[in-house]
Amino acid sequence: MQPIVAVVGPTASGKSDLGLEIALARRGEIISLDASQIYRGMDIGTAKTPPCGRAGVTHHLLDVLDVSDSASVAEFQRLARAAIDDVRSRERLPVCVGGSGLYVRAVLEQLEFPATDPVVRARLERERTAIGADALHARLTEVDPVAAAAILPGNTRRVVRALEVIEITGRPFTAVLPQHSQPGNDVRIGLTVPREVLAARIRDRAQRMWDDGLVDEVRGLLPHGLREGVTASKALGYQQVLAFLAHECSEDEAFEATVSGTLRFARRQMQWFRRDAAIHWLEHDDPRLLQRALELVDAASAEPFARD
RNA sequence: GGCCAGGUAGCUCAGUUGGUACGAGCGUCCGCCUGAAAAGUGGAAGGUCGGCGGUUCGACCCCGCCCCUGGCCA
Repeated sequence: MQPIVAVVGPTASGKSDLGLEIALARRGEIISLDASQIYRGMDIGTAKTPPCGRAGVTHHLLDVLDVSDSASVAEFQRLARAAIDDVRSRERLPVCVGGSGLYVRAVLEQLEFPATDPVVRARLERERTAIGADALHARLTEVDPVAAAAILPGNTRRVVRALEVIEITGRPFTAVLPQHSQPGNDVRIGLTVPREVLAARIRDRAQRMWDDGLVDEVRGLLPHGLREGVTASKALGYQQVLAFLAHECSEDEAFEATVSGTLRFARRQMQWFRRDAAIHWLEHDDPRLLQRALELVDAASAEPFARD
């Protein structure tokens, strides 16, 4: 059985390129584990590999949602696993590429997400507005002290979600992620980039996005409901340009906010992935990057047979 | 050369009518995360308040001189 390859790392580290090269070298297809590239029409700001740059390699989970659709981990998990099965059924190597830590875990590991109920959630949201975040958190403390202890009162979204799950399932909310499960039949490759280098790359890339017409891209998505899209409107770059188009800040401020927001995001990504002991780290500018990556892939391909 | 504005955390700036700097945003560092994760969140480190003198019980805030920056006028 082919392993699943996953290329992870902070934004602007070169994941897409490495993933593509691995796919080319080992008859693979790309599965994008990316919360924003999944949106149709969000191309420039998400640094989506354009069709002409895909070298004939099939890419999954790009352009499957409209900007007015809300994304969610659970839904993403289903889509990604279906894509992996599909790739495998055709004897191809699934190469996941993504910087969204939770999405990566949801796809590769045994995470199960309790159902959601929009009605219940909407009611809880209203309640939060009415009685306030602290009061809502106090309620959580009554019904599920363990969850309440793990979720800070200011994190209203998670408080709402916890109450929602408890109400729907009648059981306590698991507020803590499980330990990383044993790395199964997958090989995780992480790219490292020195902080200063990453900062420069992020700024350069943001500048390129602006030069390539990010503002126009956002403007063009307004009729499709980007501003109303719960998740799409929060994507880095898009959120800031939307603020600019709403005259809430200058274009220059939107640009700077995009850069600093992306840097902060990169920091969070690194923190997240750092904790995953299964990741094999490679330096982004290693002259033998592809070769080393392929060694890891090939070793993983052989491993199951050696072990079983 | 003269006049004006300003020199406070790594950066941009608040602030104190003289009584141990409540600082803020950004940056840095360390965390958390189960249906919005490019989102949401907690914490920490960092300043002899341009320099030297003076007034004062006490000055970052008052006075003098000096240095630096920006602007205006010659």
